[in-house]
Order: sequence, then structure tokens, then C-alpha cells
Amino acid sequence: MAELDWSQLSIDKGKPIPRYYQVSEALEKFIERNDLASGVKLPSEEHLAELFGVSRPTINKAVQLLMEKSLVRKVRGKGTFVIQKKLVPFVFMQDLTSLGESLKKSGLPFTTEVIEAKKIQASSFIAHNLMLEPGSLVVYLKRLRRVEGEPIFVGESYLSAKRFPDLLKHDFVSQTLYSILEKKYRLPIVKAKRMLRVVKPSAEDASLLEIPLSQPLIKLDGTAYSWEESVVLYSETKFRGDRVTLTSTVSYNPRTIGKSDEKHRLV
Amino acid sequence: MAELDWSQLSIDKGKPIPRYYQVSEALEKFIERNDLASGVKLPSEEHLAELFGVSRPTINKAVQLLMEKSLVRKVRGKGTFVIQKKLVPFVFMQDLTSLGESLKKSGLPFTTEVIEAKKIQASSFIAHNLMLEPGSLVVYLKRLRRVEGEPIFVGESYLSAKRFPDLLKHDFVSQTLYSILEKKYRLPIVKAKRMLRVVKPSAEDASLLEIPLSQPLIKLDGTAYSWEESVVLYSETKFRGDRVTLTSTVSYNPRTIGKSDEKHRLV
DNA sequence: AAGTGGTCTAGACCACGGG
DNA sequence: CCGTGGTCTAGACCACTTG
Repeated sequence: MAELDWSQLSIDKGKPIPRYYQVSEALEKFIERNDLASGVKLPSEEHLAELFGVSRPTINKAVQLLMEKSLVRKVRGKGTFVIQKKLVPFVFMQDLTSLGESLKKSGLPFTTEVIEAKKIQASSFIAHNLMLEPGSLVVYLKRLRRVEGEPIFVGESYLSAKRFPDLLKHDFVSQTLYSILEKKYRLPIVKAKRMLRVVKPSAEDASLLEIPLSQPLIKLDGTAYSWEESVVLYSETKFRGDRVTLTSTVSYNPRTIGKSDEKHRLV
Repeated sequence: MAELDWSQLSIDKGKPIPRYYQVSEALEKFIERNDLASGVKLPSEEHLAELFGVSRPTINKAVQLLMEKSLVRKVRGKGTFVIQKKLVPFVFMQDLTSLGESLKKSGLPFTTEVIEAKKIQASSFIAHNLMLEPGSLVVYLKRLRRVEGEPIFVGESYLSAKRFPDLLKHDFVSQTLYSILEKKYRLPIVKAKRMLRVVKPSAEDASLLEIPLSQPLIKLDGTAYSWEESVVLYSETKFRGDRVTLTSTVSYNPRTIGKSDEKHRLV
């Protein structure tokens, strides 16, 4: 492999464009032009500061931008490395599959970690979504999914504890929640409502997903129904925005047209 | 309205948590606790620096975090203001409606601005998506949609110029693209594929949507078909991630199960 | 002119990883 | 120990808004 010539990098300090932005662009173009893919190491921030003739905090902010674009990964004590982005596709918004099932379909190797599994008293928000009385006992399940070892999303699920008394005895590592509901409780999911938005991670989210606080998440809240108006499950899922795509294919179906918007809260 | 007492704000400099993060949290809690909604003005960054006993750059970064969470808006020369978030719901992933039609259904007042409308030579990427020869002439349409005056999304559409020779003569401000296709060209959309992901705005995106470069966008790429395998339209839409939710309701339909994933590129 | 956020600097100390 | 990124400071100049 040829040596990389970082010394050609420069910016125009006269331009009315922030230096950190110019630096960020220059580095991005350099990475593209030289087709740096795998784990190539960038010069240290101090060295970059010299190269560009700016201060270290300016370089720090520039590299921060690249990290938010998921072009590089900073590792304290080691350096900054170019990353090879791999997107995990979820075929989701159109099917009634659970996320676990969508992962299975994708064929990618994934694992499930149970972060928490317990019964709790439902908050008024959760109770409302499950159509229960506030304070009812609910099963709370928090799981982290990894693909090829890397954290991809963290999901929290809520189900009525009365309706599923022994749910926590099942093994959530090897089975999907949907399959347990269907096989053990004879309650197939036949309808689901979902709402998607972009949020910032909490400190805990960031820690679990191994991302900086600056990186946006895709938050998908969903309610699953077994038959009309019978709520089975409420869930909140947070995906790493840099690693996930959601896809859907919709075909014309006269029965599903025009009966959609009921109560979309304008928060 | 009672006077706000900002002086109670403080952080613990001994903790191993970044000061800018502590400041950011303290401000967020203060806003919540005092239920500051509309355009309440925060103390100046210099004043905040005094209050917390930290330097101005640290305050600047803390407030930056709040801005990325869309809790405040910074205006140069004026100050920093609490914002009242309003989310625009799109009922979208499930229906074959265009975004304009989804907006109409929501009942919110919106406007359309045509940024560009012209014929161009298709790049190989666009040509591939429209199933045309590279270099073919395509109609390119770039529009900005505002809701209640605020920019919400910017969309770019590509259609075969050969198939729609006089498309650019239509009025895109008062009619949706889908309705023109259906009424003038007798080509109803009966199928659509969509892919969603989170991206950073380009400098131009940020300018059009009036957002900082740090704010994430929801990017929705779509292909619309008139009848099986007849591609009509390829589009790329970028939504402000802080102002938009996407919702869907999916019901059980044996015909749509299990025939989904064809070619999801693992970039 | 005064107040505000946008940006930058030069230098500093820390925590972490690796020899 | 050294090199790395993470963070912070004190002070500065600029551009923009308002009076």
C-alpha cells in the first residue's frame, strides 16, 4: 500500500467559512479521494493542527463532525480511524414482523442481550397505551440487539402482567417475543401501529449503544394488537441512526386507503 | 408571570462528568421544571458562564447540545430562546399517498416552493433507479415544503423526460405531483418502494431548511411504480428530524407477508 | 454603541491505551 | 513512560440585531 500524503491538506483562512468546517470537508474529501476504507488511522489531532495551521480545539471540532457523519471513529488513547460503514436493513414498516424476525430475514448474524426483565407498575403513559388502569402490573423487558457484535438497537417492551403471568420464564435470547406470544399464548399479532421520529440518546442509551451523545437515534414506538382493539404490546425501540435503514414496499390495496389519521398528537 | 430565578443553577465540578453536559442537563431541567414553553429568552452565554462558574466556550457547547435536541433556538445578535416543539405527522409508510397528499390529510396549512425545475441528463445512479440508459434526459424537480411558514422538508424528484415531455408546464404549487401523473398522464401510482435513513444535511440543505449543520435529517428515498415493474418516479426527500414523525398502521394481509427483501445493499 | 452568539487561539490538565 | 483524544480556560475578534 502506498504511503498516504497528508501534507497536501490545507484550507483557505480568508474565506468566510468556519475553519472547522473547511478542515472537516478537506479530510472527508481526502478520505474519499484516496478511497480509505478499513481502519486507516488519521494523523493525531495535534499533528493535524500543525498541518492545517489551526489550533487543536478547531481540529477537534472538525473531526467531531466527521464522527457525527460516521466517517471516523475516535478512540481515546489510540487515535482516530476511518470506518467502513455497514448499514443494517430492516424490512419493517410494511410487515407485521417483529424486529427480531426482520433481523432473521436479513440473514445477518445477530445476538440478543436481556438488559432487564421484570414486573413493574405501569406509568400513566404506559397504562394508557396498553389500555390498562394506571398502576397496573406490567412485564417490562429491555433488550439490546447486536449485529456482528456491534450494538444496533435497544428495545423496551411492555405487556400486561395479568394477561401474561409467566412471560418472564421464557428465554428471550433464542426466541423472538412475537413467536412466544404466538406459540405459548396463542395470540398472533394481526395489527400494529407505529410512529417513528429522530431523537438524541440519553446517557444510558449512548452507553449501551456505544455511541457519542451527539449521534441521533431513530425511535420507533409501536403498539401491537392481536385482534381488533385488543392491545397486546407497547414497545419503544431506539436504533443507531448511523447503522440502520428502514425499508418498505407498499402496493395498492383499496381496503387500506384513507382510513389512517386518527389522533396524531401535535406535541 | 413570575420572574425566573436562574441564579439557583449550578453544577458539581468535582464529578467525572463533562461540565458542558452538566450545564446542559441543568438548563434542560430548569426549562422543564419552570414549564418554559414559548419564546422565553435564556440569559446570555456570558451571563450563564458567570452563573455556572465556567468559561464561555463551555457554555456555548452546552447550549449547542440543547439546540441539537431542538429545545432552544439560537439567534445571532439576539439571544437563545426556548422553542415550542410542534411535530408534523406524516401518515406515510403504509399508504401510497405522496407527501403532499399526506400533508393535505393532516389538515395543517402548508405551502410549496419550486426551487428548481428543469431537464437534466441522468446520472448513472438516477438512470439505474428509473431503469433508463445513463445520460437519458430526465425531468428534475426540487421543491421545498413549509408548514405554518416553517421549512419541513425538501424533495427532489426524477422522471423520464421522454415519458413526460410537457411535465414542466404544470403548476406544482397548487397540485401534487401524484395528482398530475394520475389526471394528466393517466398513470396512477400503484406500488412504491421506500428506504429511510438518518443523514446530516449538506450546507445547501441546512440553508434551505433553516437548520444548523448539526441537526440530523430523515432521508426517504422512494421509487414509485405505475404497474408492475413500470417505474414512474424516483425521489429523494429530506425531512427536518426535529419536526417530523412518520406513522403507519399495518394490518394482517396474507398476500403481503414474506415477499419483501430483494436487494438491500449493505453499503 | 451595546449586546449577543459564532468562532478561534494558545496552552493546559486529564484519562486511557500501549509499550 | 509516551501518545492519544476529552475537556477546559481566559481572552479575543467578528457579524449580526437592536436601540
